[in-house]
Amino acid sequence: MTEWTNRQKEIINAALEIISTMGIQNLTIKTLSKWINVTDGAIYRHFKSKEEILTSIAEFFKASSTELLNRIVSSREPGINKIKAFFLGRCRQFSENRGLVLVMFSEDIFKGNEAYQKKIYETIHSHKKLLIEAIVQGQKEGILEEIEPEHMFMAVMGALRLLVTRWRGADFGFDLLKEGEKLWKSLEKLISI
Amino acid sequence: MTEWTNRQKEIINAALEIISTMGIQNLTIKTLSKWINVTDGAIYRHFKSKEEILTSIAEFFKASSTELLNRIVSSREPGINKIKAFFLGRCRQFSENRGLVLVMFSEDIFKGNEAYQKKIYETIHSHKKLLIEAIVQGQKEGILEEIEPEHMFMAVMGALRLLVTRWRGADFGFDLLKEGEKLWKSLEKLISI
DNA sequence: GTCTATATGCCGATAGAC
DNA sequence: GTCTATCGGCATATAGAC
Repeated sequence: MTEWTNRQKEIINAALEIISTMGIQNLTIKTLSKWINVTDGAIYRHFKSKEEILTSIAEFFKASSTELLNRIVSSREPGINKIKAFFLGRCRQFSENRGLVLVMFSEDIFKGNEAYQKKIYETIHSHKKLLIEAIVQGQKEGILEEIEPEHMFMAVMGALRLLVTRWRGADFGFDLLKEGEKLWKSLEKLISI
Repeated sequence: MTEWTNRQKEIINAALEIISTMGIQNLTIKTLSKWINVTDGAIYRHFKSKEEILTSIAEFFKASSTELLNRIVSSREPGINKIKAFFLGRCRQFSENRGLVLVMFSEDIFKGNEAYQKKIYETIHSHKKLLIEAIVQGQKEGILEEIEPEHMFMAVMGALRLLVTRWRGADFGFDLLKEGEKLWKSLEKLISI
C-alpha cells in the first residue's frame, strides 16, 4: 500500500498528531475516531486493523525521509557537508512533523507489530549505511578524524537524538533547528581534523 | 520505601527480567505472577499497585547508579578519566542487569506513571550535572576540546545510548563492555585536544 | 460511509475462603 | 500469604440498520 485515499491520509495524520501530543499509549481506535469526528466502528472502513494504520505510518515515514536522503547523496558535496545536510534536514523534518520523532525514536513502543518494526528498521538502516559512506568519503578527503566510521556515526546521531529527546521533554518549547545548528557547529569541531 | 522484603526483591527482579526479554508491554500483573509461580492476586500482598512496583524499579535504578557516580566524583582523577569511568561503568552495569537498560532509555514507556517519571528524571539529571562538571574540569585542565560542555555530553552519552540500543537489537549477542571500550577509545580521540 | 449495538478478551484490582 | 472468583473498565473488532 503506497497510495492512500483522502480519508486514510486524514487518519494517518491524526494518528501522528495524537502520538506527538498524547503519546503512543493514547493512540486507540477510540481517540483516533474522536479526533476526526467519526465513531470508532467507522475507522474500520478505511483500515482493516490498527496494525495496518501503524504500518501505514511507517510507510509514510520511509517515503518522507528517503526523499531527503536521496537528494543529499546524489549531490557532489564533500562528505562533511552531506552529514551536515542530513543532520539539519532531520531537524527541519522533525520541526515540521513532530509525530515523526516518536516514530523514529521508539524501539519499544511498537513492539509486537512486526511489519512496522521491520519497515522502520530497514529505513533507519539504509540511512545509516548512506551516512557512513559519507563519513568514509570525508576521511578520504582528509577532513574527518580517522576513527571507526561507525563510532563517528554514533557520536553525531546519538547527539542529535539526545537533542530531540530534550526537545520533546520541553514540550517542543524551543527552536529545534536553531539548537540543531549550534550543536552541529560543536560536533563539526570534534569530528574535523 | 527503600528497604524491601525478599519477596519484593524477587518481584522487582522478575519485573526487570520480563521487561528486558519481552518488553514493557508484556509486564502485567499476570505475566509477573506467573513468572514467580504465584497467582495474580497474591502480588497485591507485596505491592499495593502496579504503579508501586514501577516506582520501586526506579528507586532500585537510582540506588544502584548513584553509588557508581559518587565513587567516581569523589576521586581526584582528571576530568577525562571521570567521564571514562562513568562511560565504562554504565556498560558494566547494563551487562550485569539488562533490565536497567529499558528503565533508563524509555522516555515514553512509563508515561502515565508520574512518580516513576519524576524519579528517573531526577536521577538522570543529577548524573548529567555531575558529568558536565567533569567535562568543565577537563577543559580547565587543557585536555578537552573547548566546545559547549552540554554538546560534548550529548555526543558521548548519545553514542553510548546508540551502542546500547544496538546491543539490545542484537538480543544482547555481543560483549557490551568490550564494544564500549572500543567506542570510548574513538570518542576519546574526538573530544581530546 | 457512518451509525449504534455488541462480542470478546485482557487489564488492574478486590473479596473472602483457606 | 496464597488461593479462587469476580468486578469494572477499556481495548480491538464485527454486525446490521440507515
